[in-house]
Amino acid sequence: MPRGRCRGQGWWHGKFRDCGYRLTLGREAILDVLSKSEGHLSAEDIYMKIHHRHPGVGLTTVYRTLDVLSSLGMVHKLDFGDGRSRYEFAEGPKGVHHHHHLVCTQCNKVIDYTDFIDDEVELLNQTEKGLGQKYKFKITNHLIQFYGVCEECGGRK
Amino acid sequence: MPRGRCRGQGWWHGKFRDCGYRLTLGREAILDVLSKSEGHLSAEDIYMKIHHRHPGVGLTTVYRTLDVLSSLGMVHKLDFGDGRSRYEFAEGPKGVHHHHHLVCTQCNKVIDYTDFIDDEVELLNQTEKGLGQKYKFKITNHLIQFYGVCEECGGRK
DNA sequence: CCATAAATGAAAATGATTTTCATTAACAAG
DNA sequence: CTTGTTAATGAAAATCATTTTCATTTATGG
Repeated sequence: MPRGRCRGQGWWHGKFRDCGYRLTLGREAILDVLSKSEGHLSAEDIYMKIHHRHPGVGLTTVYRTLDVLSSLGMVHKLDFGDGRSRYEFAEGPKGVHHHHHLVCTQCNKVIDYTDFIDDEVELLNQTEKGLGQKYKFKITNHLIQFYGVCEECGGRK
Repeated sequence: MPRGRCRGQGWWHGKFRDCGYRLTLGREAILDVLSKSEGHLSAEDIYMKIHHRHPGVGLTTVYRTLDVLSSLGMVHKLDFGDGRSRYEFAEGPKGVHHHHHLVCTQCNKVIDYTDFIDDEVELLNQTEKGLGQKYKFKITNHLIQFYGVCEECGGRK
């Protein structure tokens, strides 16, 4: 099925080159892991997942690449309070798979939820527009997280 | 004007003792700075502000106290992406002064906004309730931030 | 005033992220 | 396909915010 406009060894190629970046093996591997993983990976998680196939790619490169991806808006950098940054692939253009996070403050478990997302996104868009105008910001992104205590952690009262 | 139910050297006393914590000079000083400051202070900011009057209070204590306050819900720990945590006094019970943040991803400037807050808070409350039930979370807090490029940073195109 | 456990400071440890710098590799041009 | 330019890289060292250790101090109940 060679259908679809983003096939082959990465539709990233274009995006990268347009911004003056080179597409290297390491970067491709990182992008690959990110796009296929569910979770919220730390730099080291990514490093480990890649290390099998690409022992040559170092942790430093992972960090550097995540920085680039982050600044390109292809990846979201998240903080769930466990002392390390987590990275998540920024999904397709139309908010496909758009979700937010529910974080347990005791065990740091994170649940991705999509419930009520439509209302949230609508409000967000409005707010975004309003804030953008009022404060002359070019808004590119938002973050919503809920914090609480999950069932297990709450159990042991 | 000795009016109001939270006067004197801190209505914190009660909250602390109820949880088995002792109210010390250092803690009081930290709470004092936090409750009077506008901004989003880092641990070191707080340490410096206190150091004038209380040279005895060390940075370690600041960190430890912020941890306690955070777990008591009296302070919110925030991450604006500049590599250090920021702390903000959690205002009164009824959402007084409730606000969210608009963060410039280039210069890390943070704007507190209260626009649209009512709608946001209402949606948030509903979502909170819904999520809490569905995922069996006891939700205690939420975080909303918008990211973008501020006027100055965007100016130099 | 005393006893006890919490709180503290100073210094050392930790650990994620960044920087340095010499080397390698991507890619445009010929 | 070869080559030159310059971005990208790895390894090791450096940073730097935060945490831990441990001996000492202090708040608070009795």
